[in-house]
Amino acid sequence: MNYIVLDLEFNQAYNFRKGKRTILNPKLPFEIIQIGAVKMDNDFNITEKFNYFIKPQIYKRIHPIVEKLTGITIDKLIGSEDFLTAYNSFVSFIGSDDAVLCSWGIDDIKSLFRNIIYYNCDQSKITKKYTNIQSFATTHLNFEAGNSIGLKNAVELLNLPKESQFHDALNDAYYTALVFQLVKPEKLKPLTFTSADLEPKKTALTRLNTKALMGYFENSLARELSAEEISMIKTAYKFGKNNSYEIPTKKNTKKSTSQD
DNA sequence: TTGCTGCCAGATACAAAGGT
DNA sequence: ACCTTTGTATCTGGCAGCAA
Repeated sequence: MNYIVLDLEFNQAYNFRKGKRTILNPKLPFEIIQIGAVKMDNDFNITEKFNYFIKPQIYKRIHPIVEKLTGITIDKLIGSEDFLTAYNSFVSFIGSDDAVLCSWGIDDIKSLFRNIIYYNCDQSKITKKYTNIQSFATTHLNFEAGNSIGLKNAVELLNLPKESQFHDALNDAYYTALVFQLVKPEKLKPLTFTSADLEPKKTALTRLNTKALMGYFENSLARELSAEEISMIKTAYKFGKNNSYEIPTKKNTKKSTSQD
């Protein structure tokens, strides 16, 4: 079993001309411009590295925040290959042995597959097994509930040497691999990626706007409601919604004899 | 900048049991 | 049969933090 620790750099839409609406491509909000990866063997020894810059096809200017963060300029990418070529190269790097994709957070895995689907690449060539190293780091470092930990923070807390710049795909993949070596669980259970993982979360169900409902009564009574009143209104609303006290009219009483 | 996730407390939905 | 109560499960919006 090999572990492919990967990190991606993305580009995204930016409103370069103020006042004009940014055109977003909902199918691909983040376009990959760099793939960095480190291969580790079954004993977590680093055996190979991978680094590939990609020429963007959708967002052909680099978002200023992305440029500042990553140092990647369009000049650097203009001579690069497209995503499909990069993907095929990445697949060769992964090789034919059993492999798990490992990333910091889940975003990189999702974005990788979004790009694969968008560019009609052959999905069957790449492993669907993946794992999130950030969650192991959160557990290992006893991070407070509700706070997720950044890669740089994890590197610092684990006293790992900071030899190179962050926000470079290969460097970040390397750092992630080093963190992985320290925080790995005793038994790793990789998850399997499916296209359902790209679906937005369940559609919101309708729910009672209690504030608005109580606000109506408070408004009409010009005072605050007591706890008992609030409870009564809630119950009455529920009964009304469920037709709890409805009595069928003669016309609607099916069992009654027709008198027409 | 936009997009995503996880957490929390409180709200809501649901099911089962009890009451009339 | 239907309503009420109770307990539990699930969902929600707001927030913080991270990603590029």
